[in-house]
Amino acid sequence: MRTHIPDATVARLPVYLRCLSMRAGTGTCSSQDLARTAGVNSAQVRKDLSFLDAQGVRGVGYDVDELRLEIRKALGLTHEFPIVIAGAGDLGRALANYGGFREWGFSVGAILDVDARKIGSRIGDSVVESMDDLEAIVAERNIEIGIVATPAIHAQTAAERLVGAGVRSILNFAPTVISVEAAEIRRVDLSTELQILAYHLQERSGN
Amino acid sequence: MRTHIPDATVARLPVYLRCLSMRAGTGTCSSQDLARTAGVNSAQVRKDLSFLDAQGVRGVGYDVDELRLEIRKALGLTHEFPIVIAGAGDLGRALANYGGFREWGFSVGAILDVDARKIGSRIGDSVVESMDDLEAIVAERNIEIGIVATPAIHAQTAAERLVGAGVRSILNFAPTVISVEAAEIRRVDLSTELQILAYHLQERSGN
DNA sequence: TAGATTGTTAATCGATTAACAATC
DNA sequence: TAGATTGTTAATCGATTAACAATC
Repeated sequence: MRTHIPDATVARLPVYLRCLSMRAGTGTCSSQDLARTAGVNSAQVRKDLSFLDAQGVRGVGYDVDELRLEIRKALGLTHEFPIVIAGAGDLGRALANYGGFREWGFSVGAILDVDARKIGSRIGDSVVESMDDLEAIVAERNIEIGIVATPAIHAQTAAERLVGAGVRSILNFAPTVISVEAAEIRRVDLSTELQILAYHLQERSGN
Repeated sequence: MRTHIPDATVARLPVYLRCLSMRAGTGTCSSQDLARTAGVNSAQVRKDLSFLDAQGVRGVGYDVDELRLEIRKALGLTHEFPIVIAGAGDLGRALANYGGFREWGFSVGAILDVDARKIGSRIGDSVVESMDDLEAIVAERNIEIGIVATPAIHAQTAAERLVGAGVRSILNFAPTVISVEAAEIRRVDLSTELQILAYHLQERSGN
C-alpha cells in the first residue's frame, strides 16, 4: 500500500476481512477460496490484494492471519474509533445495541437525542445524552465519525452540527439527502436498496 | 426505457426520486438543479434520464411530476411489494417501524421470529409471527422480497428458507456474507460502511 | 433574437477479467 | 518433476464527463 487504493477495492476489503474472520487460524487461503466466499472473481481478489503489502506464496495461497492484519492496516483500522450516534429512536438504538463493529475498533462514544424522556436511559453500554451537548462531547472525546439516525427533517441540521464540532465522516441513515462541506458522507438507505431490488425483479420476470 | 438500464444508473434513480419528492408540484427542474441536490454531475443526470422515457424540454428542463412518474415506471414501482422481515430483534423492529418505504409501494407483509415471547407482539402495523410459518406466509401472501435481520449465525438458513419459499430478492442486514442460488442478494452492513469511512479518514489526514 | 438547457457524441477514465510466466 | 497458485500484463468492458449542436 502506501499508495492510493481504488474506491472499488476499498469497498471490497471489508468483505474480504469478514470472510477471513470466519477462517481465522486456519493457515492459508487461496485467492480462489476467498473469491468464492466473497462472491467475486479470483483475479479480482489478487488484483485487490496487490495494492496491499500482503504477500501470497505461489502454489500455496495467502496466510489467513497475516492477510487479515494487512487489510486492517491498509484500511487504517489501527486504533479505536469512538462514534457519535445522533438520534436514539428505533434505528439509533439498533445501531448502538449492535456490537458487531467493536471487532474492528469502532465503539459507541455517545448516543444523543433531543427527547428529555430518552436522555439518561441506557442503550447497550451507553447512556443517552442530550443533543445540546453534541459539540462539547465530540470535542472532548475526539470523535471523528458520526452516524445520523434522526428523523429526515433534522438530518441536515444534525450533520452540520456534527461537522461544526469536528466530525469529518458521516454515515447517514436518515431517508434524505444531506450535504455538508468538508466532510465525507455515506448514505445507507433502505428505500434505495428496495427500489434496486424491485428493478431487478421486474427485469428478470417482466421483460 | 424498455431497454436494459445500467447498474450505476439504477442505483442513482432512487436518489433522483428522493430529490424530486422534495420538489413535488414545483413545475420544472433542470438537470443542473437535480445534479446539485443529488450530488452528481449534470451530464450524468441527463445521461441517466436518457435511458428512461422521460422527456426534457430544451431551454427549460424536466417536468418534476412527470419525471417522478417515469422514474417509478422504469424502476418497476408500479404495484405493491409486500416484504417479509426475518428477525424481530432491534433491527427488524426498526425496519418494520420505519414507514419510509411505504411511499414507494413497499409494505411489511410479515415480520417473523423464532422467539415465542416475541411472537404475537405488535410492531408498527404488524404482529410478529412464527418463523415456522415462513413458507406458508410467503406463498400465501405472494411475497417476492425478503429482509434478513436475524443474528449472523441464522442468516444463511433464513435466506435459504426464504428462497425455498419463493422469495427472489433478499436484502441482508445480518453482518455476514450469505449466498443462495437463484436469488439476488444485496448486503447492507454497518461495519463495512464504517471501515470505508475509516480508510478515507486515514487517507485525508495521515498520508 | 438571446439565453438556457437538453440530448447525444466522443473522449477519457477507471474497473474487471482472461491469460500466462514466474515460482513455490 | 508435477501441480498449484501468485502477481502482473494487456485486453476488454462499463461508467463518467466535457463539449456542443439542436432547439425551446
